Amino acid sequence: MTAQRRVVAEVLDGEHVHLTADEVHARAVAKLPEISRATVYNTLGELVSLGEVLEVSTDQRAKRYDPNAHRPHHHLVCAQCGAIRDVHPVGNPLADLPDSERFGFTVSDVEVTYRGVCPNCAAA
Amino acid sequence: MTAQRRVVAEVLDGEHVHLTADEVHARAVAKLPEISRATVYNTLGELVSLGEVLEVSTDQRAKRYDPNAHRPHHHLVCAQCGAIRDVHPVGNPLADLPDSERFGFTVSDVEVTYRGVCPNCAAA
DNA sequence: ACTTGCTTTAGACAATGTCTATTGTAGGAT
DNA sequence: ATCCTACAATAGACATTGTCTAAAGCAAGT
Repeated sequence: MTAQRRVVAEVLDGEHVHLTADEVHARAVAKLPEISRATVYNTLGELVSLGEVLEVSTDQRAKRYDPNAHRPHHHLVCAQCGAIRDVHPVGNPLADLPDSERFGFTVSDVEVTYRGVCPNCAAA
Repeated sequence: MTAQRRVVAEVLDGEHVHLTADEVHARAVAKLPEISRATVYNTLGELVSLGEVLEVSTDQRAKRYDPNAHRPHHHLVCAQCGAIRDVHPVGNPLADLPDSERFGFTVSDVEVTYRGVCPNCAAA
């Protein structure tokens, strides 16, 4: 555990939002000016491997990092401003995929992304 | 309808797979050598706007283009080789998101991505 | 103090996508 | 038939995001 890794972990802990790698880097630099982009990427990759952080890609731009890795959840995204909320749908989508639709795959995971318009954007 | 647009449409029609923009470009160049990358991107963008083609991003690399836009479906992705199958789960995931989990959003769409290992990769 | 091995750094590189300025082209107006 | 206008296509620069590499730093054990 180096100073750099501690800073990256602090940034993710402190924010309850879904930051991109660059946003994590910007906030990390504010706390530790000499931290490099590569270190942020490396550390984020390690945190993902350790299962401490989830990688989500709700738009096709940058990956976002979700510190809420220990409670399974899905995402609700505003199509206009990109705001992201964690959501917990009822039911288990894995059970909704019949064997006949699995094509011999061993299905282990499912990712659900709801899209819509958030109250802010609807008001504007 | 120009020659370039016809070629892009033909490429998507002829292939039942999920091509990246670059793969579309490569196949288009084979049919019409002087077609440019920008034209392929523009045409794909137009087809998406027209609702003729769906944009899917199952990995965080390139977007893929799915000509099967008129039958709603979701995707099953091999975590190892990236193979993609269209699947049709039973039930409606939109109904699985209670009002209390919508945070005032107007939810209009849901995208479900199943992940697993395909038979080929499981055998290897 | 020296060695060994991991970490960090800076910057080059790669992949994907967008933008701009220029050129081409097609169809109507004269 | 020629010209004008508007849209389309092109080449290439540029932007963003991410990965890789070579060099330097640092820490722990000998």
